[in-house]
Amino acid sequence: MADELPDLGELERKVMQLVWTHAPITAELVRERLNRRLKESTVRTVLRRLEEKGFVSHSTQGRTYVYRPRHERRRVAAKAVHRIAEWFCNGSIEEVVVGIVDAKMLGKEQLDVIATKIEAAKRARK
Amino acid sequence: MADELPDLGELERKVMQLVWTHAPITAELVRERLNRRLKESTVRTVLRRLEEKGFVSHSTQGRTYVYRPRHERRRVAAKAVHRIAEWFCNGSIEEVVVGIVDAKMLGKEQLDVIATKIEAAKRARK
DNA sequence: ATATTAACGCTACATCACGTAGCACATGTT
DNA sequence: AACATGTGCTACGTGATGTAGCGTTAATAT
Repeated sequence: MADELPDLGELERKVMQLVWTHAPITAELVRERLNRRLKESTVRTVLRRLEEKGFVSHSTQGRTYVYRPRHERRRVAAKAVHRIAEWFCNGSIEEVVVGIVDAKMLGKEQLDVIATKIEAAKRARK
Repeated sequence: MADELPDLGELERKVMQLVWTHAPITAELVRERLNRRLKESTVRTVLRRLEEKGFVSHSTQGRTYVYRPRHERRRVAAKAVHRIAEWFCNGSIEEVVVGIVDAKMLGKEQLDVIATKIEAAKRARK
């Protein structure tokens, strides 16, 4: 995946949610799920932009476009955090994570899950 | 700190870097550090907007404004990650962190530091 | 006391991204 | 052939951001 993914607007993010949750999905389906009475062309424009930005790809089924995410949510989130690290912590992701722990944004169970994950990662990297 | 901090543009972020690194700092000083030949008024406008957005505050020294950050870099970064979690991981910060670990964005030493931090946090919360 | 300088905020403007949609074009169906 | 359906292209309004001109006020020098 490109090292730098562009930003997304609010509607673009909502559409991505749907793509992630319901892929493969068509523009029509997306439109129905977003019950915001948007025109078809609006949804299609958003989908097209998301494709240009590298967030989704499509295949053709008959004459209908079927969209899928190009990257997992977590990956996108991780990349976004990377950018945050560059912006606010001189690129140190470690510092960002430490900041999260310090800010007490995680409960005990969540800390456990992460701790376990980290142990596994350390072993895998040893 | 407000639960939701607004977004920052590129110049605004660069100015924040300087404020964080060199606070207390004046508009003039900021302008010199950004060697981007910007007019004084430009820098002052950015600083004023940063204050409106809650990122900095100022005190008066003679007739000169002296700026300081209102929140630590890490806090701001943590809040930003919180938003990312809401956008891409249903609000689960834990999932974001796990994504970072899975994406192998952290080296062994960094994992160690974080692991230690998490252990401490767990004890503090027990 | 007045002219000058220095620091400030207000206002403005260009640009760009995003939300939104109209419409013409192509293709499959009846 | 006529019609319906799915698509992309083009466009427009709005808000955020970068950028800066200018008038105002307060300290300083004459």
